[in-house]
This record gives sequence, structure tokens and C-alpha cells, in this order.
Amino acid sequence: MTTATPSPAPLVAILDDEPQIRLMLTDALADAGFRTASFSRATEFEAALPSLMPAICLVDLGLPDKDGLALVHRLALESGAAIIIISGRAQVQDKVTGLELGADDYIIKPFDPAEVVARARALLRRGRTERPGHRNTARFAGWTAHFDRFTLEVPDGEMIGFSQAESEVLRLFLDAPNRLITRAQMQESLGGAAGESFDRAMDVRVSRLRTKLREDPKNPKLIKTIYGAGYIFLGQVEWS
Amino acid sequence: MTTATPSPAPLVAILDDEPQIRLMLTDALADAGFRTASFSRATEFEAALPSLMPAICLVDLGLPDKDGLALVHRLALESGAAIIIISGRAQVQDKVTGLELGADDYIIKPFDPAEVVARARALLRRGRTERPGHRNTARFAGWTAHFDRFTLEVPDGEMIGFSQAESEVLRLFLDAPNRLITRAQMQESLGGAAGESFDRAMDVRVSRLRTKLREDPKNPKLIKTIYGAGYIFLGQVEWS
DNA sequence: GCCTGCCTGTAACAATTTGATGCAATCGAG
DNA sequence: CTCGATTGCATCAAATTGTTACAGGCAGGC
Repeated sequence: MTTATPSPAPLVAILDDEPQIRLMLTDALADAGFRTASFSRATEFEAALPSLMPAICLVDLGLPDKDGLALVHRLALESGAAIIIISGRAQVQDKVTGLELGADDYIIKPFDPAEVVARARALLRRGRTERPGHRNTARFAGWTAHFDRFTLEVPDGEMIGFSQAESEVLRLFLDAPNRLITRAQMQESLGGAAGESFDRAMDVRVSRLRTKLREDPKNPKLIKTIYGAGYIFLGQVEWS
Repeated sequence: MTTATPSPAPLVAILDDEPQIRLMLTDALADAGFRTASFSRATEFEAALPSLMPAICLVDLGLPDKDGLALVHRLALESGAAIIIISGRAQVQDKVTGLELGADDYIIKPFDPAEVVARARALLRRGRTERPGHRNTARFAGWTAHFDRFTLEVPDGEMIGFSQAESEVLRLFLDAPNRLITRAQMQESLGGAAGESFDRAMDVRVSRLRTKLREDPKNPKLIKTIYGAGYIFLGQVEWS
């Protein structure tokens, strides 16, 4: 089980393609008592994440090899880490988009490392970070969802797959079981931020998920509708 | 269109001495679905806080009547709210100080209201606000109502759900058992529809709730009608 | 490149819940 | 006991939600 390490310093994962900035951040954060791990490319960064389990991710949006915003969105959904975007783009719309996609803070280049440290501390102080690390597997009511491989283990043992959209909805439910989830929250979480897309898309997603979960339409046991309010996922969920 | 959501919109308390900024923030936040309360002076702000219990405090540091940073520190220690500093001072040292004292974010004037909204949302996203002292399970006469998951446990063990409208009425009764509840109170609590003509909707809601509670129409034991006055819920209610 | 299959949003229609209204039953004053 | 006011409930209209069909987009295979 967990070894009795006296709570090690929080780890900050840094993703930036400019060596100079990586160095500056690493120095400042190390001086402030953080552990750090830095990467220059998104692919390596993503590969290392599951084992690193950082408390905070510092992500530069201006990456050459990958869409930074998509990465941020994935991090927000799948890692419990707090996310700070670092970007050269100072437009309000850029900030809003980044924050809507799940980032916890947005810092504009050029920046002072001291501010980054202060903002990182502020995030940690509030306990903004949930249990760090990737939560990839969830068990509930006999089902097992493997989000890393997009498969769902049916109670009878069969294996079925699920899509990206289904994954997002399911994860949203499993992240907050036994709590009401309003349509507004769904839309906010599932990327309704940018497009003023139609509301009914959420209903259809839920409907399809229900079908996949073999819910009885007349008497759903897992995903319940609260007329006039939203949805609620009932049951005990165990992540690993 | 009824807007009585089960958990009301998060409240943002605004403290700024410039009316123009207060107005801008109030408008933007209201448009984004927040409730707002704004103050021009720190003393009034502090006096109102305990009863307001805001989810977020937006504080301008450049106040004439009080040291803003001290106020921020007190807020951080004593209120559970997230704190966003708004300030004209853009020096890194000012930001660092503000964040160290307990602020969760620091925005520099002039700012775009859209960014404030996005940052407020980002703060709320993590901190699942389950207000302490917020009761959501009630036991009465063999029944158990779980308001957090919209389910009702029938004395015989069966589980049935109830809707948002039913939840509102039931909670109103269970919050004040053995006390008369007038139609005016119901209408105020539920619809908020400002003093419109007689609304039989209340009767119908009660009627349907009675059905769900398996009341004998001729001899209701739980929800009693007081002719000419209103309704009264009889029985002992135990909240947890 | 073209085809195929899957995924996803949109639209249309069905089913369900809620609100409004009318009528009968009930209550209380005289 | 009579009568007007009030309440319960049935019934219909409106709003909300579930489901299915269809079209566009995209990736992978040939």
C-alpha cells in the first residue's frame, strides 16, 4: 500500500518548447519547494503523466506538435491536476476559451516566475487539486469503465466499446455520483463553451449512453432524469 | 418560465467603490447566471457577509476606507468564499502579496468582464460547494426523503423518485413541520411568480404530493388542509 | 482517390410531467 | 339547513424529455 512517506513536495509538470522558459520555471518552482518535471513535447508529456501524477500542470499553448487547447481539455477531464495555461496570446477570448475548457489559471508571456509560484501556491492552498493522478478505471453497479481504452465491461463479462462523446458524459456522471447535474453544467463541461450548440445534443448523448448501459427506459436505475432540473447518476463509484 | 432551481445560482459579492465597475461586473455576472450583491464600502460589505455567504468575493484593493489586503486576509481566513482581487496595481510584487495573503486570483484593471466570468467559473468548477449545514435527508413517519438525489424511500422499502416541483413542496413542508403554511408562503417560496391571481397550481402540487405519499384523501395523516388558511405537515421530522 | 462504416449533431415525433381550468364536494357562517 | 367560499381532483393544454431517423464529417481500408 502507500508507503509512509511524509507527504512529498507537490510535483509540478511543465510543458513548454522553449528551454529558457523551462529552466526559469524549474528554478523558481524548485526554490519555492516544489518538485518539477519538464517536457518539451506534448507526446512525451502525455506519456509520462500517468506515472508522474503531478499536482499541477503548467502548459504552454504555443506548442508546435499538438493543439494545446485539446490537451488542456483532456487534462482537465482525466487528470485531477490543477492546470495553469501559459500563453503568448493575451486576447480575452483566448483566456476565456482556455478557462472554459478546464484550466484553472491563465498566465500571459512574458511573465515573472514569482507570480507563477504565487499562483501555483494559491491553487494548492485551496485544495484545488483532487487526488492527483489519472483516474482511468471506474467500477459501478457491476460495470467497469476503462477510460484509457474506451471499453466498458458489462456485468455479464462482455466487453463493449464507447465513443469519445459517451466517455465524456459517463465521466462527468462518475465524477459526481448521486449529485444533480444540470444541463448547463453538462454543456459547460462538454465543450458547449465555444459553440452555442443545441441543447438537445445532451439529451441524445444521455439517451445513447443509457442504451449502452442497458437501462430500462421505464425505470432507469443508474441515470435518472429530474424533470426540470437535469440528470443524476445513482450508485457507488469506485475509481482506480 | 420557472427558475427555481434546487441549488440556487452561486452568489458573487462585489466590493468596489466605482459605480461604473460595479455595474459592469453585476451585468456580466448576472448574464452568466450568477446572483450578485455589490457594495461600495468595506464596512457594509463585511457587515453583510455572514448572512450572504457568497461563493466568490470580488474585491477591489484600491478602497478609500480600508486596507484592502487586510480585508482579503480576513476573508481568506474566515469566509469559505473564493477571493478574486481586482486591482490597478500591476506589479508582480503586488500580485504575489495578494495571492500569498489568501486570494485565489488577481485581475488587473482595466479588465474585460468576460474574463472575470471565466475565472469565477473556473474557481467554482473545482470547489464542489456542499454548504455545511445544508440538510438533505429527512426522515418522517417511516419515509425517508433524499433531497440530494431526488429519491423517496417508502416505508415498505421501495424507492421512488420525485421531481423538482415535488421536491420544492416537500422540502417546504419538512422544513417547518407542525406549522401552518399559507398559500402566500408557498407561492413565494416556489414560483416566485409575483402576486398573480389565485394559483391553483399549489393545490395541485399538494394533491399530487399526497398521492405520492399514499395519503388517504378522506383522512390525510401527513399533509392536512386548514380550511381558509393553508396546509400543515404533521409529524416528527428528523433531518440529517 | 473512393468507399465504407462509425460517430455525432439536428430534427421530428412520441411519451411524460407540469400548469391551468372547470366542476363537484366540502367547510363554515349565519 | 342554506349558501357562498374554498378545496380536491379530473381533464386538457403546454412544456420538457426520450427516442429514432437522417445527414454530414472523419478515419481507415482497398
